[in-house]
Amino acid sequence: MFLSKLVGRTVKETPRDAELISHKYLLRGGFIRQYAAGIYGLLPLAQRSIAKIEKICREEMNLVDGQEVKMPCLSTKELWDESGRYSAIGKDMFRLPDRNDKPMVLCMTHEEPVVFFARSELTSYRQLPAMMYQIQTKFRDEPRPRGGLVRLREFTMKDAYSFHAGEDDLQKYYWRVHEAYMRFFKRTGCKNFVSVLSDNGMFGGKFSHEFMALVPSGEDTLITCSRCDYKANQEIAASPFKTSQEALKSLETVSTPNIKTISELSKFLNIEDQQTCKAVMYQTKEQELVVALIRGDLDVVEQKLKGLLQKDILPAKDAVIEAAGGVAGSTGPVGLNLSKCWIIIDKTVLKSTNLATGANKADHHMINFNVERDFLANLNDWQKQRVKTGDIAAARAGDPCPQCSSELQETRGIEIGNIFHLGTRYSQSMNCTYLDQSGIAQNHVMGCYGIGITRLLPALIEEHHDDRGPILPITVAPFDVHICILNKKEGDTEQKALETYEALKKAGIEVLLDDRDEKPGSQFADADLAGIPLRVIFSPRNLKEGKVEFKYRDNRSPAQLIPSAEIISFVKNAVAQEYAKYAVD
RNA sequence: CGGGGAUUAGCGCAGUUGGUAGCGCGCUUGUUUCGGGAGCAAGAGGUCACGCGUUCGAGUCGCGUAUCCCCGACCA
Repeated sequence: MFLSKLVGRTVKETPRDAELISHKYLLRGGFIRQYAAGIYGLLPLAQRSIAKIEKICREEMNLVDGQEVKMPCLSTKELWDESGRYSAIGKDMFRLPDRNDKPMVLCMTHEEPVVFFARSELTSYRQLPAMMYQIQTKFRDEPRPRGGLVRLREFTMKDAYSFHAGEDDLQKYYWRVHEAYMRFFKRTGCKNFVSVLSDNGMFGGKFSHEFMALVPSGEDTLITCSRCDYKANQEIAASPFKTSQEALKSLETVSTPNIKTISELSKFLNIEDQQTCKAVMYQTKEQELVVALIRGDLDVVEQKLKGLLQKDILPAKDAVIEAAGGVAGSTGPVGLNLSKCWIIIDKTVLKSTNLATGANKADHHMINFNVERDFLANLNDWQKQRVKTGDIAAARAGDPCPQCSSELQETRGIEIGNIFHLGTRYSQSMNCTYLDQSGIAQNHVMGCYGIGITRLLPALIEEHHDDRGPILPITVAPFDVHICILNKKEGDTEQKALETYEALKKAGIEVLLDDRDEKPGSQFADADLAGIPLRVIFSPRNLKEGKVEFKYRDNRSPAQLIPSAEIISFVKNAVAQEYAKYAVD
């Protein structure tokens, strides 16, 4: 490819809207352009790079016996009604009427369409296990798209679905895909990534893993152990927390004028935040108050809370708080009207003694509150149904690990893939069965496996860049080699470069040739922005000595001068070595 | 959905007390340059986001709307 003809120009100035490094470089390097919030077009550089990611992905999916299919992006409402997700999903799903005003959706994931396939095609145990995958556009009306290609409303995803006769088979296969994912990410050059336990969210099923590229700009917070292999998304990360217990003192109500927050309360009472019990308030759509009781120094993880409650929650409105007997700034468990609220008690509150908490009376708090003695013991059977206990706290850096008690650490990550145990969540609701050996209809046991193809490119750039631009691994770079010609009009410089270009192309190497009559500085700056890993520079100065310059984009070693007669074989060899770096046995 | 910011040439920006719009980059042509975003000269390029209002006159003042970005909420 001649650079002079490549669509997509570089720009010197950082576009105003770009915050993330990957976003800046993708715009500056002429990889992508924005059409609207969360909607981008891929110019040739990005398209080529993404195509390589897709190719590697297909190879790895085929190795775990995946069969590529293509399902429609458009779907009828009826299909999604079968699983119940048409109403369960909410505004994230694009919905549109067709010409006859029939409700349609743009698929944000394809469990429903794949079950449609499975229930007509996978009807015998003899066909199982089976895995179908596709690489295809997904639509999600994200509340807040951001970060260039990181969070989009229209993006490409590899999604795979496996069908099994039985739980054991699914679990075996689940881990096989886990392995395939490890191989895939290594081959794309992603270095610093981990798989973590994660929340199942709207998928249903029993457990799941997220693959996270560990970069400081990541949206997700991960909790990892400094000693053992514990790794989890903060949404589900657990910790026993450090707790202290002392002899129970008697409950008192004290005046706390103008004290609203935990930090004001602990300061006023001259105690630590962890000697308090705060009431974090949410509500259900049915206007019932949800009071989450948690130790004052900890934060509530709403996913955990939703899981315990089995209901969707919103921030509580004042009227709902008051109706249940809560007093903003002084809400506590004692005295709330349980017919109008749910109480969720975090295990840290159960394990702590003599806490300070709200008294449900303006400007008053209770001290020496012990949840078992002062609250739980006084409930009747009906009231007990309105109270749930469990883990709703966010583990933090420094808290003990749930497996080995060492200190936990916090890291940031971008989710680049995930695998889900789905079980029979969809096969049951959508009546998808096969006949087992005894001729009895059974629901397929399912797993699903996603890779954010579009998102992997920015994740890789977040990981691999310098202050001049991206440094792409050769396996996903838009071209293998970038050739610059300095002073193309002088002598046979251009001729020599073209010969090399043709010879490398003939050898199956992808080359981008800067054939423009640009100053060296401009050529180098643009080459840096293209991120191509290997560079060859032809100049009259070096050709006079019979030499051609070769260098790596990542500057791992000083530029080398290669005899011009050897440059073709030298580059072929360097390309082969570079690819070998990313090979997985 | 809450909070903050923005919208003037392809990109980045300036535009004073209200008087009909400018700079840099990029683009076109010529010329001199040529190893880390060159110099000179000549050009092309604008519905100042949109609507309504105030005014003799609005990029500028008022009201409304839209779009984009950031933080939070949310996120198969």
